[in-house]
Amino acid sequence: MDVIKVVLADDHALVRDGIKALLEDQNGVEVIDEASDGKEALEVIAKNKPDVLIVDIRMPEMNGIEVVKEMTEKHKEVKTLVLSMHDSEEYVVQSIQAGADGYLLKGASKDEFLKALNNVASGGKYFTGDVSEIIMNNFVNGTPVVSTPKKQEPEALPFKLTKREKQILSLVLELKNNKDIAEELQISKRTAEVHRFNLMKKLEVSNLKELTDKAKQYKLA
Amino acid sequence: MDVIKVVLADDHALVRDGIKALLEDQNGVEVIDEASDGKEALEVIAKNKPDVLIVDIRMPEMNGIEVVKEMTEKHKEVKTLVLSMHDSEEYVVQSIQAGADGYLLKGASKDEFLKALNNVASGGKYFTGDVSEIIMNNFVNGTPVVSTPKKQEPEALPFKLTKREKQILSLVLELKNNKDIAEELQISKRTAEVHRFNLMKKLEVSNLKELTDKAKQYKLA
DNA sequence: CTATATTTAAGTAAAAATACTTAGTTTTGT
DNA sequence: ACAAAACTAAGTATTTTTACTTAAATATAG
Repeated sequence: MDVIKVVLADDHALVRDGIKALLEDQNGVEVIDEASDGKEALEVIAKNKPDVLIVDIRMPEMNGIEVVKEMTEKHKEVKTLVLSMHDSEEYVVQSIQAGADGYLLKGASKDEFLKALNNVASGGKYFTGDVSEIIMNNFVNGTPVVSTPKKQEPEALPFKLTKREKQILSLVLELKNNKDIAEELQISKRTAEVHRFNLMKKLEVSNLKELTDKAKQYKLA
Repeated sequence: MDVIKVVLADDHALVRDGIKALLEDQNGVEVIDEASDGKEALEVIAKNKPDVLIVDIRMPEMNGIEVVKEMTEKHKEVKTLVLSMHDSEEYVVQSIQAGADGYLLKGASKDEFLKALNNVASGGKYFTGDVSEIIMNNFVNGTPVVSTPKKQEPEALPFKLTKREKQILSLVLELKNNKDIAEELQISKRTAEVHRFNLMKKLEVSNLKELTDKAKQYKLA
């Protein structure tokens, strides 16, 4: 990796400035943008694709864990390093469940910080030793799992699709266009269009992005 | 806990002396005995019940992991802190499976060392951040990566995209339409169209599916 | 068996995307 | 500072898609 492009998300400007100063002191690291709340973080990331998102948990609008979840689900290429004031069990557990690539406490040393950043930037993981006990207690085999083992059932569908529609849906989700779908299913392109139209109407979406999001939400696909 | 009684097990006298010096500099810690191999460690512990056993993995007679296993099985009250030169995956995995309470690399700072020691002495766990990736990969739910996380370099690109084009590409890959892309980037929809058009031409694709396939192939996105 | 649901597909008007071209403005590299 | 590259965006003709509606030909379920 050439230079690690970082986005900082923390609601305290002072904290951001501190981290920024620390990072920009290094070569090989560039803070390309900042955000002071979760929503802003999402926007900033959409525009300016960073390699790593350094994110605080406690933030207005949308907390850091939700931002991490969003990254894991929709932008897996943006690595996430959670930087928290707190080593509370829920925060750590939730961060890991959300798919964070790293977790550091704000009391971390500069060295540890840079080690963690380099690790996650290159596709690795880094969870500070300070939270290792929580990880061991909650995730590691052999020790009683305390945390929410919630594997959720596919959410009940508020709509019903016909067999053909499900078939069309799966092809649509493969990003195939109506012409190709029609060919593949040996039907008229007009028919494919109709199925697609009915599908969109049933799912109450108006474009491909919403469609795929909804499909993901209800674990179709 | 009054004073932490420690036994050191390492086949290098120099290493033992160094750690001993470091520890005895602290109050609240006392090195009550030492051992230079695994068997000796077991004997020493039987006589002189310490609170914590600080143990190296590579030792003659009986390696550190076996000693840890023995402690876990027969002397659960003696906490074990593995101090290894190596962050090899097997060592870490085996130590955890053997029931170690902590794992540190010999490159650890004095602060981290003391933190780890206090943690395990008081019934906690401490695994250095340097081995957190191994823990995550091997034990934590959701990341069942077993081996070879060798990350290959993205295939050389037979085309060059401008910054803006890459930006557009990533939004296109999120399945956003030109209108939304234009809004997000604050440019005219016509401009977004142009970028998208140039993009498709450069990548030699003619629809969204081919585009995403190509992007995946070259690990863009 | 037959009422209901599904699949098929054409028709139509409006909206959007495609496939370019041209061209002014801004950025960048030397 | 100057040329090249990149970004911007309008113009235009052609295709496609969208958003429906209507309606025939199956399927299927009670």
